[in-house]
Amino acid sequence: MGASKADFFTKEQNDLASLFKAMSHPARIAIIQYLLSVDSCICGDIVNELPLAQPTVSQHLKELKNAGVIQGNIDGTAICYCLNLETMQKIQHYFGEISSKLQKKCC
Amino acid sequence: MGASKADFFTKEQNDLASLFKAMSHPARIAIIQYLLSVDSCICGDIVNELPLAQPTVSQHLKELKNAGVIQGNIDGTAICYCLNLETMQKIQHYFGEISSKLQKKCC
DNA sequence: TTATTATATCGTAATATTGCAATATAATAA
DNA sequence: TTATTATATTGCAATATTACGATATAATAA
Repeated sequence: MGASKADFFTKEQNDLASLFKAMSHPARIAIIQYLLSVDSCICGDIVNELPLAQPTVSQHLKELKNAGVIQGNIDGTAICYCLNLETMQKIQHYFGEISSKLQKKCC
Repeated sequence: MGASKADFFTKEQNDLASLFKAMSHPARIAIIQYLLSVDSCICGDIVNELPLAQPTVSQHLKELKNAGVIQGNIDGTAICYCLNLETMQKIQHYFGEISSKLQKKCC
């Protein structure tokens, strides 16, 4: 046996888990924070910002993009990555709902 | 080589990644949603709510507790688990900050 | 055309996660 | 005391993730 019983859970549960999994690695958090720190979205130097090899960074960027955390647009020879505002707002809203429901309870 | 280069990232980056990792499995999302759906926090029947064996559920609960997503209090022979409001609010705030910074940018 | 530059993909070794049977622990009941 | 009930821990097989060298792709420059 081992990993993955995804079929027994709802699509919503699997989708949320995938979204959090995309952000469950410090390198990917670092990418998110870096994209937030630069003024524009033209960011061809993410590789130089991280203590990881170029293929590893490329792989992390792909995971963030697949999960909808970032968006990537081709810009000549470089790729222009930026955070996906809609996804960030969706997560904020999800935890806002949880927080307000929780406040009406015992703990 | 393989997994884990945690030493090269900041404590904040590692802590955030751990928090999201705790929520990166559909079974753990299902636990969060179930804890939210019951009125009180006396929940000795989480095992019956999930399509997983008791040791597996116990392991998932431990991970959620270690990450601060849930709190567990001993209640006689049962354990009383409930969501950690402070953690939920912290996540909401983090993505609120990201969203408002993003809105001042190009994309 | 041949560099050069930037990013992606492949292949694979190291490591981590997942799930559960078996077993242990702890509290209460009989 | 011996059940019974509820939860935790151990050990291990199956699977997934991580990291990167090697290589591929694609755009521009010389």
